[in-house]
Amino acid sequence: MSAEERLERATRLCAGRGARLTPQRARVLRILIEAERPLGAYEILAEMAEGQRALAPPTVYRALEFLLAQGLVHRLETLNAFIDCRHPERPHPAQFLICSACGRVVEIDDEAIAARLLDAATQSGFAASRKVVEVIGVCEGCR
Amino acid sequence: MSAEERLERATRLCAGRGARLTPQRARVLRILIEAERPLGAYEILAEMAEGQRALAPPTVYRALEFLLAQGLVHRLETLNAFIDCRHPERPHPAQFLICSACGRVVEIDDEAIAARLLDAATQSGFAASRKVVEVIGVCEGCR
DNA sequence: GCGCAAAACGTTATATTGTATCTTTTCGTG
DNA sequence: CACGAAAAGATACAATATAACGTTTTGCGC
Repeated sequence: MSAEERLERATRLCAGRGARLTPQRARVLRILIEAERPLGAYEILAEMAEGQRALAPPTVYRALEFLLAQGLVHRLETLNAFIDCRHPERPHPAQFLICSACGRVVEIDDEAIAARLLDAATQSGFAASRKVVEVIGVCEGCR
Repeated sequence: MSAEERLERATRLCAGRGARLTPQRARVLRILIEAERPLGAYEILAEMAEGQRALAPPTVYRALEFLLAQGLVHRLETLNAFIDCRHPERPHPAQFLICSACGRVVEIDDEAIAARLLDAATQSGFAASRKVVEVIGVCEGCR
């Protein structure tokens, strides 16, 4: 799926929800989509500054906040970075494989893991709201 | 298990490994053990400053680096905080349930989740080295 | 179209978390 | 005790994130 197609899908999704994917927000999303790797907020900020007057951090953080709420991007806690989501249509367990060699990230969506984790949390009396699962390792290509 | 007992256990473990649990490192560990909740590096720093001349951040970060390497503490990625480990004797999958209401953290060690996750990573060609699993939710007491 | 309220955005300043680098001290070993 | 390695001290700074506040834009009911 091309960058354009993904942007269009995002536009459609937001329209259907009455959420406003403003040009600024779309720009942040485009940068993430085209990067094909996780970007830090300040990397995004630097990208956005290209050929324009510089923006301030809150601009990017606010756009990210919106995109996260819409499920269009994910936050990688171990990297303090953000990556666009490959299947934003429906809720899904977002689990990440992070290659410490090349920096690429693969999103997997293993329902079994999510279910087992939810189960374990419930058994401990926890009402789970967010699940963070990130595996650091070395990808096939880097070995 | 009391704070003293846990400190003694840590001392024993380090001695057995030829690792030096210096007074400074033991102090950081004690602070974490007595806190009974995750602490940020700068919170630890503040604790250590009590009644002494202030220390610099690298002091704490270096002690934490050692304690992490020894498996005596864990790092909570979603909180940027640290917590002492309850079973540092042997390697174990460290999964955390984090209560967003009271801030308490429960460490569970579900081998099934770890195995399933390792399996999923392997299937994607990943050689996993570290697994981060954190569930944010509300604990029994807070509901 | 007009006026209004909410949402989005701009701007400045600052808080929080984490490192690089160099020097000094401590500790175990020969 | 002398030596080398490990640890700790000290200074400065980098990277990440948010608070606070004012301005502009937008959607909406009239």
